[in-house]
Amino acid sequence: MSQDKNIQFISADHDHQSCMATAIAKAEQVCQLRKQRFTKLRKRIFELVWQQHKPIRAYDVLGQLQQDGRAAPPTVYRALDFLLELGLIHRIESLNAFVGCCNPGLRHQGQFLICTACGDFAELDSTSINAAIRHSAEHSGFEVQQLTIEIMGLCPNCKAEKADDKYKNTQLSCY
Amino acid sequence: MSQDKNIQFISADHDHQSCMATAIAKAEQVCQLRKQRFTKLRKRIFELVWQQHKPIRAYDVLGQLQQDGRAAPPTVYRALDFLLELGLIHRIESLNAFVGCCNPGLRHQGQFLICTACGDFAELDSTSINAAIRHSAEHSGFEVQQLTIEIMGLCPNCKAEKADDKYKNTQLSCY
DNA sequence: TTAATAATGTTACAATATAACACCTGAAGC
DNA sequence: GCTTCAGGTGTTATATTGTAACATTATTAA
Repeated sequence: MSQDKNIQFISADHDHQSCMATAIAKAEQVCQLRKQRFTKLRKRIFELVWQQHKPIRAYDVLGQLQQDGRAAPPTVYRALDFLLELGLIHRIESLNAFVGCCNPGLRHQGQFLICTACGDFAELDSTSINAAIRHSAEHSGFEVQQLTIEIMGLCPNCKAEKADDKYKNTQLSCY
Repeated sequence: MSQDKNIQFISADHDHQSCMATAIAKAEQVCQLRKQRFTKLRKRIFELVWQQHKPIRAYDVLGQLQQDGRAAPPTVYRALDFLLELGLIHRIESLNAFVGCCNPGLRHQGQFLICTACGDFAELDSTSINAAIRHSAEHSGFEVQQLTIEIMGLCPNCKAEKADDKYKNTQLSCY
């Protein structure tokens, strides 16, 4: 059975502070388990990636980081690589951007739903999608190593708003 | 039923000249149909993308183009954008590279199998993958606009070779 | 404490992509 | 044919994204 029920877009009453605190706690656990150091810098960059619940680009992370003091690109990229390696964040290839992983610890490659209107995203880990892909690929003798699945579109909120806009436009066109 | 049977990796007896000629003919048809001009430049860049049956990066296209004479990045990117727009080529996000589309004309977004060993690729258009994704996404109220599905791994040929290598290594380790 | 290793700082640069404006060309109407 | 004009291309400069290489600092383990 697929885990689609876990899909979560951000909502008005979302407590992002506690959401992020949970993420940091999980990240610390993962690092301990893998005998890796969750240094002050790595933690800071992890926070910056999580901060907005939207994909963030490396140079935006850098910009934020520079508010604390001097910093250069390699500092950011190295930390991002570290976090990627441990599965604590994911990279969105089609945006050259990064998002916090909601389910670190498990080795996995999620699927991403990204709203083109508000930038909010959700991570899936749908077994039915994974199965369909693996079946198709392996059916032709292809050995899957890595999957990139990025789904752009409108999140439920923005979809509703678009419907509203449409209605508004209809009204306007009556003048 | 899925179209997985269409998967095709390049094989030794593949006649790429005729394969490319077919692609050009199809591209010309598509342009006519859409009332767009398949100019000399666009055709040349289309050929360069098709030439290798592997993903090619914009600056490699540029390099090739410069063998014909002076050229600058916008020239290449504009042609690539045009070809993307018409669905004559696809962009591989995880490689910042481009591949020729084997089935232009149909509006579609394929799935790509890309060999990490030899660079060869194949395009799928699996209805089962598409269905699984649309189902998962729309089940949560998400309106899908665009899909990016990139599957990295070993093509059948390289998978076989890897098995050979393994065997060789086993032999070597006996010395 | 000391040596070894891992992490970070710093400079320079490579690779990818676009903005802005000038110029040319080919299609459509006269 | 000629003219006009939109679309296509050339050109320069620059923005954005990502790394190589080496110096320095911090942490771990002996």
